[in-house]
Amino acid sequence: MRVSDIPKIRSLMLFKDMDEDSFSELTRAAYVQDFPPQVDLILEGDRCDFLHIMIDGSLELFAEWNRHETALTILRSGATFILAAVVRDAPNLMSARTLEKSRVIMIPAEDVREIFQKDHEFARAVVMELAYCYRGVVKGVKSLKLRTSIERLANYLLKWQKKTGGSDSFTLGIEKRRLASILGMTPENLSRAIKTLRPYGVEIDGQNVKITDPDALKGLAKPSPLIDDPRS
Amino acid sequence: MRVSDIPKIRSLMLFKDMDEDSFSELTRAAYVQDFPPQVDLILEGDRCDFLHIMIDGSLELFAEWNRHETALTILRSGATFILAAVVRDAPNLMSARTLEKSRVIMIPAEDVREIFQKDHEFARAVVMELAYCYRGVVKGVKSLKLRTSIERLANYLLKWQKKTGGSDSFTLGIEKRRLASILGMTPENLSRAIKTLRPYGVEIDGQNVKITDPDALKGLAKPSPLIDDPRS
DNA sequence: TGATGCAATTGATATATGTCAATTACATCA
DNA sequence: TGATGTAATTGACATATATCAATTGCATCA
Repeated sequence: MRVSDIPKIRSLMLFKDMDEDSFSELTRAAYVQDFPPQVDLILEGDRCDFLHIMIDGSLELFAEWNRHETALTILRSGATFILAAVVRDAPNLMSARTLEKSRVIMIPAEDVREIFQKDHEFARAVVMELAYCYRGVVKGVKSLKLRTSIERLANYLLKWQKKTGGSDSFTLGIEKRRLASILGMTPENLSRAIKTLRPYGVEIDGQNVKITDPDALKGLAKPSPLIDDPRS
Repeated sequence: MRVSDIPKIRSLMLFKDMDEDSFSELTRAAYVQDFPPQVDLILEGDRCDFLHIMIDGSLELFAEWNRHETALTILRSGATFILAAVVRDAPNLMSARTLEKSRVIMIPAEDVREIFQKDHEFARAVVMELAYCYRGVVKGVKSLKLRTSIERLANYLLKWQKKTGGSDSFTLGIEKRRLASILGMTPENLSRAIKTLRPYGVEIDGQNVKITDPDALKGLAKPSPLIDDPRS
């Protein structure tokens, strides 16, 4: 663990309110690892004895069934995984693979459980984090079951625009085939969905997105805070 | 709160390991309510100041968007809701409506939070419960994104067969249109999917299901513990 | 017991989405 | 800079799923 990583970790939701003693106990027990892109960090079905925290880079959580694979989400700096499996001492439901060069902190599950018992603020943060993740997945199910793929794409663009600062021009930040998988569609259909959004003021060229008529896009997307607002 | 309800509550996962004092403090603060069928208990978008616990009956959690509605899950005796919204003090992402005459316990959110601070075992149980719910939803997403509607139905039948005791004859226990909604399909398509399963030894007449060739059905369903086992 | 209302089914059709094959665009690297 | 490999796109087509309309089945109750 490098000293320079510590403030970054300390500022994360999961750790920022906890006791100083507990925090240093946790960080003493933690490992830091750097990974190149395209590395599988954890495997669906395996047990996982470490809570993982992304410090830098990005990765995808994905799952397989019957020779098909689907991406469930992209995690970036500051995200934790896989808390639920660690907490329940259960097999991972998802695999994780780095997309970029990534730095990850790994805290032994036992230490997490131990500090959980000692430090109320940490316990509270774990509960908040789990509830946050739960709500995120519920929003995903609502989007999948209630929207067409074009509507999901439209809402994804609006959400990502906001996340990247709100400018009308921004970058996708992810390969299109992964985006397609996250949105629950094929790459071919994503291409076609992007064309379909052109009359709604969406111009996508490679990684560059420009939204020229936000109102038209919102008219199609009908974003709802109960599906699309990550904070709600 | 009736005295006769107390042992039932005490035996639930969320409460069974907690301190006796904390438990009686929680139950003192709790309300019990009986509801007829088809009553909306909580509404998507509202705040919810109570943790709910099903004591008897059944209800569905559902959500709406753009004039469409989808059922997310059916809850039966022993289930809690909506813990994540209570914990985060956030608006409900789902509505809840009774399907049968139901008895529900309501514990004020403040009391839950207070006992959470005092009682380690309860805190641990809350975390376990949240992680359990999270994993349930993740399994649902995997099923939705990786399987066809026929495969989802086949796996539902196998899972429900196991849950009801494993006999080759059992009852569906839910209206077909609700089942269709949960599985992410229309009632019309559920009817057709049921027909499609006939060559795989599935006979459904009204509420009565008979599985005459479990191996054939499993061959189609390809059940996986990482999607279909509620305990995994 | 017949009338009523709603769930379930069925058939016809429309739409959404996936698959396959071919091509183009683009990045990487020798 | 050209060769190579992979992502992205496109078109043709297949399949899955939804929609609409009509009918049937079934439970309820006056």
